[in-house]
Amino acid sequence: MTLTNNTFTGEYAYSLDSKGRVNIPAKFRQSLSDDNEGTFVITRGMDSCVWVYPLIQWKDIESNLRNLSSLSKINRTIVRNTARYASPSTYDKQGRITLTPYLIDYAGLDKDVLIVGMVNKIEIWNPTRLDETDKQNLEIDPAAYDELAKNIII
Amino acid sequence: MTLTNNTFTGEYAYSLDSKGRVNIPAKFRQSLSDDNEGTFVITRGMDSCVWVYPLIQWKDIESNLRNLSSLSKINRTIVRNTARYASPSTYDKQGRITLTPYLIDYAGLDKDVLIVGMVNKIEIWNPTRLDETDKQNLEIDPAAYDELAKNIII
DNA sequence: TAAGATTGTGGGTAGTTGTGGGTAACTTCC
DNA sequence: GGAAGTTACCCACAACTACCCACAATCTTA
Repeated sequence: MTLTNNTFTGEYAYSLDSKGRVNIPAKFRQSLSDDNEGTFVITRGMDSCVWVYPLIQWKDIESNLRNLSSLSKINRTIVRNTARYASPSTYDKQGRITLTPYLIDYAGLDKDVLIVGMVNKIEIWNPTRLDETDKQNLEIDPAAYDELAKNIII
Repeated sequence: MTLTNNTFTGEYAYSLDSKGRVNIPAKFRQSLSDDNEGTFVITRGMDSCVWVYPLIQWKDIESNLRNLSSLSKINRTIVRNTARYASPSTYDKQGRITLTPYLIDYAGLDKDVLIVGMVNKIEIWNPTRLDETDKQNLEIDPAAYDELAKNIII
């Protein structure tokens, strides 16, 4: 059973092989709608991890970027920082995508990786780093939680 | 797998040879639609880099520029700076374009260059200069950045 | 519980890609 | 008109990538 199309939840422990390939959990692949053409766009996450978007999700971002005029410096910076680390990757017959060496380095990925469903995207973590990040986040100001709580029902 | 036609993302470390040639990443060439006739227009970027447009994208820009009235000084400056340094370049059998000595000098290009996908165009950088530019951009007013980011859901 | 299907992981290979250099055609300048 | 410099086109090779196959572990189903 899969949830809504292009929605990802759950956590999986997989491994990154010597060629920089990681498996996309079968459940995630199944929930991908056909118009994604079996393709994800991988990019740099805001935390120390890799973000993986279904193709159509990325196309939205892309069309937003396309409308930003390069006459403005801020626009150039945003476009550059977003597009620079992004690259499309179609999964192979075994269901794996290939990560770029830069992203592997950025996220500090080793053999063991953790794949986390983030609803509209997927995160790939070095398990150790995710632990550390979790610990730091415990210190988040409770007021910030309260602020957010106004906008979202959990 | 390539994204939409004439869309460029990702970052590539290539080298500029003694004849002023740089490779256009294979992925970028593949995403070029046929009506570009394998041709790019290279020109001076607004940052310290070279801008490379697919031919048809450049034609759009050209027509935009055509509509700017020369009564305004800013318009004249923009048109002049954009048109002045632009020259078309068809890639050779190996997929390389030739940069003009002026542009190589302007962007401070050396042997190692960084090619950055900017969605609708390509940037060619001296890696050191891009680093410096990145650092400067950290000082951009965060409020302005956030304002822009609101419109792009990432 | 057993057989079959699916899933995750590893590795081999053929084709593609990036890079250097050679040569002929063309341009420029005396 | 001819020499010098420049440009465009071609070939060669090493490195890399995409694609394929194999197999073990897990899950499904009868």
